[in-house]
Parts: sequence; C-alpha cells; structure tokens
Amino acid sequence: MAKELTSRETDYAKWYNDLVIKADLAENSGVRGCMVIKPYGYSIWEKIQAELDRKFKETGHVNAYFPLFIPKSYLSKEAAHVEGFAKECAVVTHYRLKNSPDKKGVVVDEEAKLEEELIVRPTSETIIWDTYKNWIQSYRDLPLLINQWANVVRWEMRTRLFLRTAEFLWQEGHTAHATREEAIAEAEQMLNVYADFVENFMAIPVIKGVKSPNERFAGAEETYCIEAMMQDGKALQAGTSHFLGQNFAKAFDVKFANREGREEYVWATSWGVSTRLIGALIMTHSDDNGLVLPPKLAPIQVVIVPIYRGKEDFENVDVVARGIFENLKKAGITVKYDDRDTHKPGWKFNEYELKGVPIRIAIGPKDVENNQVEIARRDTLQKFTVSQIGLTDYIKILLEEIQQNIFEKARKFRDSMITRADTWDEFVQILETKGGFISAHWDGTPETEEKIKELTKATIRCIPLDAQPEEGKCILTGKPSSKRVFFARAY
RNA sequence: CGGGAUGUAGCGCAGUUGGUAGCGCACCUGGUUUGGGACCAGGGGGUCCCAGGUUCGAGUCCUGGUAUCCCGACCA
Repeated sequence: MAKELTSRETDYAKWYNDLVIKADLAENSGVRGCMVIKPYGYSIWEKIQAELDRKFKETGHVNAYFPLFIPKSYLSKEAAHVEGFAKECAVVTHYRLKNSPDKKGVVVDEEAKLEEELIVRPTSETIIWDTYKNWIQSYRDLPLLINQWANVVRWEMRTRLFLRTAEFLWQEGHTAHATREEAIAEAEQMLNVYADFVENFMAIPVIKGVKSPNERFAGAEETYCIEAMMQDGKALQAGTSHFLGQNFAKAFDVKFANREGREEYVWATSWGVSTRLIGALIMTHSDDNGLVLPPKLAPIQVVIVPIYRGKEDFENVDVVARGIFENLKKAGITVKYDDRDTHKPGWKFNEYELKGVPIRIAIGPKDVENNQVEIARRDTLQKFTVSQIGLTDYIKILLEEIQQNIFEKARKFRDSMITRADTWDEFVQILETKGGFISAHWDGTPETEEKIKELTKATIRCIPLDAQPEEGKCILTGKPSSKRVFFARAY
C-alpha cells in the first residue's frame, strides 16, 4: 500500500490535498502559494478549455490577449474596483537586477526604478477598457464580444491547490454593448453557458443565482453566479458573470454615437471561470479510493490491462487486447493500453482507480478463451464480464451512462443538502450538524448579512434565480422578507 | 499579519548523554512472479534548511535568519 489516501471522514481537507498530489494533478512549487499543474491535471484543464472555447465561439465571441501588467493608475480609475483588489496585488517596481556586492547572487538595481509601478493583473477590466476606448466610436462597433485565456495573480494569505492559489489560470470575457438590456442579456447568456457546461460536462449540479451586494464583484451592478455543493457540505462558487453597467465606460471614458448621433456610455459585462473548477470536480465526485472523473473530461476514458502468466499467455492476451484498443481508438474513445511489464495488474488497478479512469478493461487467458473481457466501473466500483462482440458500442453506451450516473448521484446529494430554516435556532443547528445550503428569509440589508457571517461564518451564496415569492420573516432580525435566499459556509 | 509546530536520502520518518547518519517506501541490477498495490538476493543515493557561536568533537547545545504546514484574521 504505497499510496494510502486519508479517508474523507477522517479529515476532508487532508483527503483533498492527498488526492490532488497522489493522483498527480498538481503539486506545490518553490513559489509561495503557486502550484505546478502536472500533465494529468493540465490535461483536464485542456478539456475544460476546449469545450468552453467552443461554446464561447458558438455564441459569437472571439479570443484576444491583453498584457499581464497594468499601470497602477489604471486600477484606481474605478473606485469600487480598486477597493476590492488593492489588498491582494503584486507590484512590479524595478526592471533590472545587478550582481550583489559579495558576488554571491543578484540584487535589485535601485537605479532601475519604474516611473510608474506595474500591477500584475488580478483581473483585466482596467487594461481592457482602456483599450476599448479606442476601438469603440459608433453603435456600428457594438457589440464587442471578446474573451481571453490568461493567468492572473491575487496575493492570497492562505492558499490551497486549485481552490485558491496566488496565481491561477482562467478565462475572462469582456463585452461592450449599446444598451443596458443587451448587456444584461449577455451576462445571463454566459451564466447559462457556464451552467450548461458545468452540469453536462463536469457533471456538477449548480444553482444559478445573483449575489447579494456584499458578495458582488467590485465594480459590478449585478453579479450572477453558479454555486455548487461539495461533499463536506460547503458551497463553492463555480463561475461568475457580471453586469458592469456603465461603471467602467465612465471610468475609462468609453462612449459611442448612437443611431441618433448622440453620445452615450457603453454597457459592459465580464465573466470568468478558473482552474478552481478542477477543485470542484474533485470534491464533487471523488471517493476514498481516489478520483472519480466524468467521461467527458477524463484524460483517459478507458484503460486496458492485460493479465498473463509467462510469455505464451501474454502473446495470446496481447493480440486480443490490441484489437480492442484499436477498435476503441477508432471509435473516438480516449483509450490507454497499459502493457507495461514493470507493474503487476493489481498495482495498475489501484493506480487507475486513484486517477479516476472511468472504465477499466482487464483481459486474461480465461477471457481470451471465452471471448469476453472483465469491465470495472470506477463510479460504482462494480465488476462484470461482457462479450468481446459489440464491445465498442457497449463501452460507448457505458461511458454515457457513467456520465449520467455521477451527475445524478451528485444532484441527489446536492438536493439532500438544501434545508429550509425558519428560526434562528434551526438555522444554527443545521449549519453545525449538517451544513449544506440553508434556504431562509433575509431582510435584504448588508448589515444583517454581515452579522450572520460574524455569528456563523455562513454567507449568502446566492439569491436563486428561480426563487418563488414568499412572505416571511428574516431569520435574524424578524423583519419582513419576500423570498428565500441560500446561505452556506463556502470555499 | 498574530498564535503554534516542523525542516535529516526522491517521499514518509527515527536519531538516546554531544562521539562512524539510520529505517520503511521509492530507485538500480539479477532471478522467480503476474485475475486487487509480489518475493528473494545484491546495490546506489546525504551541504542533517542557512549563517554564526560554544566544544577536542555539533544532526543533537546557543543566537540570528529562512522556508513550509496547521489555527486565526483577511479573501469577488
């Protein structure tokens, strides 16, 4: 037992950390708070990128790239925005090093001080709006629908692999529109794109909603979000889409001439998801044996393990295994044939289980003799034998079934973790014993939300878009409320 | 940024009173093995976090630094 995982029950946080490292997704680096994403983990990110990128383009967006560095003055142009990010910015102050006096290394050359310091982007609204100013003159230039894939830096005090790192990878969409309505429609559209992707590709059920003013993006008029529920009962924000109003247009003086020839400020949105999604993926599906990956994102969908005694056995098994491998590959399935002689089958079984490969096919002499193979499902841990005839179609269907099954399992769990609370005692008790989302009334004031956070560490995760009007009393203050919101402790 | 802990082989750790730096896993070689993390035999691998100090002698004692982890504060 070389790679024993801490169980989820023993220590959920340690289970998560162990899993990220042992499944070879990522590791800590020599730089505080920054991770190395290893090939297996990066491969998942590439699949996320590929599908999202396709969806962005399908909805009319194009990719571009803006600089990593932002002049300090840009950041301060939008008051709420700078307030939100100032405390976590990395700043470049010099542009040259020199040999240290003792010749043992290098030191900053104090003579090479930048006239204007540069901020390493925590997000790109400012540099992008400074650029858009020159791109937009007329209503004919709108809408402007641009996305960029990039890294950003937010100097976090406490970091965790994928969930919160000082540097992370993400995409940020930045759009400009002629009307308020169109911008809001864009923000909502992209929220739906995210929800569709996260549910259908990542098999993570989400709740669509809007943020309370406290949790809103710095500089936004409205922040839409998708919220997911992790196995330990904590919520995780999986994606956000912001309606920015005219805040950035005014800050960066981005105006256009409308059809009547009158000048107007443009309306903006921005939206993003990050490598944090990989953290959500892990904490939604995985178990004490390791990762469980949805087939649509798994770097390896099917692994074939040959079993044999001696050379003759191997040759018989190898012919069959190789045939199956070629057939699956032709059918567009990502399949790996692990014919390494350096590890025993049992070792491989454990390894691929740890790495979350959805389907394992084992082929031994008995199977060759009976024209069958042994199939093992990662999601249910079931094993059974099936005929080699029609195997490719069988696998295709099974992959879809697994995708569906893990989503359903996650959805049932998520639904079971939504609890209504009508009194403060109930609210606190649910939070302490069960966790999850608590559906409760709130009087709508930032002060009350702040107070609840102080008392319980729970925040309003979102005001669900599908919330039904319902008269009630605020869980804390007893003041009137017209609908329920979702509280939870969150990542 | 406050409180606590820990830095010894790639990883996980032991190291007594200051006296030749060890164990497990991993790695390399050979052989036997192969349907749930094989076994035997042999082998390689060290700036004991860094810098000073005490001492005949420091992984061990003292001083300073530094890094990482945990708890808190902070965090769209």
